[in-house]
Amino acid sequence: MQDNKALILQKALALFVAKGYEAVGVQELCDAAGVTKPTLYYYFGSKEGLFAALMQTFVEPFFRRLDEAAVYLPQPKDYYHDLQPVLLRVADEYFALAKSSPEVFRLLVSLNFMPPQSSCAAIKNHFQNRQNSTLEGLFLKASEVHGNLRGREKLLATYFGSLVTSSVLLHLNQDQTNQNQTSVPPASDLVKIFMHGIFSG
Amino acid sequence: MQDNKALILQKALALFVAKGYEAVGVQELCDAAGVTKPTLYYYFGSKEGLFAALMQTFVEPFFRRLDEAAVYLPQPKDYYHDLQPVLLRVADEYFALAKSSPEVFRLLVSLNFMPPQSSCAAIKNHFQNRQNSTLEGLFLKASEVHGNLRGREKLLATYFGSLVTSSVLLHLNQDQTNQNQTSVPPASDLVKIFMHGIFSG
DNA sequence: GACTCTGTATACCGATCAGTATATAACAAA
DNA sequence: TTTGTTATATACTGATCGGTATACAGAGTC
Repeated sequence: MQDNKALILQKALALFVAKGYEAVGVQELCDAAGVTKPTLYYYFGSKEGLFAALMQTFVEPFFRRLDEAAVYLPQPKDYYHDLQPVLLRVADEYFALAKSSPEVFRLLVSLNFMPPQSSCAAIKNHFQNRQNSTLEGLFLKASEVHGNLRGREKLLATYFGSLVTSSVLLHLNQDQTNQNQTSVPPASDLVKIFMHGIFSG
Repeated sequence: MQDNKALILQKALALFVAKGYEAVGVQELCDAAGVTKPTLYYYFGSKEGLFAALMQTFVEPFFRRLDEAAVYLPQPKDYYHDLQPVLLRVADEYFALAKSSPEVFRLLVSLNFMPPQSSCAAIKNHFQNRQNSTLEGLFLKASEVHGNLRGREKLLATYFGSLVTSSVLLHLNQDQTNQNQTSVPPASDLVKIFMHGIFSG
């Protein structure tokens, strides 16, 4: 049965997100999936291998969608507003991920927390670089048109990324306690604030 | 000798920041400090107690400085610019912390990403609320003067906090590899971007 | 000197850690 | 039917986990 592989991945996602990689034992993962240890080690080789497979299975597909969304299409006639649509598309991808699979979003966010000497540091770095280069590439393209962004591409990529993350997390934690109202502004307000400041919302 | 207590705190700070709370064993902490386990348990009662003492010793004093810096002084004649000085003072406190004790700053940042069911969740929540209420209180005061901020106080507090954090982290990681140049803009540029958008840098 | 309090060490506890040696059941290919 | 592969379980490894029972050394007090 290949079902067990997917089952382990699914349970591992929930447990790692809830308690953190280091705090979850292999036995605990097996119990949650209803399998024994040799089964887990047969599919993933090690606890670290399981984490890598988790990232590859759930986060990598998101990054591919992000790459598609982060295509910059300059429209020279519309100086200020050609950046806005692509930032909106990118932000929307994060919001969509958080809505469709909040645990995967939290897994992605958890990379930022992972201590530098964690046993999964290599995996963490790989996926962090993946995300950073996508966002930085976007601002590099944009700065060819918007001259006053030049030299700050990496900075702005970081700012935008952390702004989107914190906004989605706020949204997520709020929906958790209060289902009926969505008082956190959607992606478009976020992009407006990022581009034109807090008085523009 | 009370020296041992301070020594344990110091070594625990370094280890927890480098490897994460869960990944560091009590024996490892004792070896680093050159003491035995009963000594550690005599002073802190438990591993969790040590973490709480760590936060109280190193992070709480920073929050007191932050409280002093976050006092909003409205100057009605100068509509837009009375918010800027206080945001700058707040941002400067974070930069100052990161410069004087980078490990403490990283400890503070690690709170943001601690898993919700971590064994230290209670401690984490306490200090997170402490920080959030300071920033939110600042924007609540500001929105009395700046009407178009009203209703977005919590949102803006979160945005500003995450923007400052990511900026300082970028600064920190950069200084780590490249000592002589400071290519990350200081706090004032950060505040400018936050208030007036990315084209204002 | 006896008595107490603070601080530290030896040696241990049961539980859990990540990982594995070995066996075997199911199934496909020969 | 034999052989090989895939997928699973029982039962185990040595190491480490957080935490503690006990003893005892030094200092101050009576």
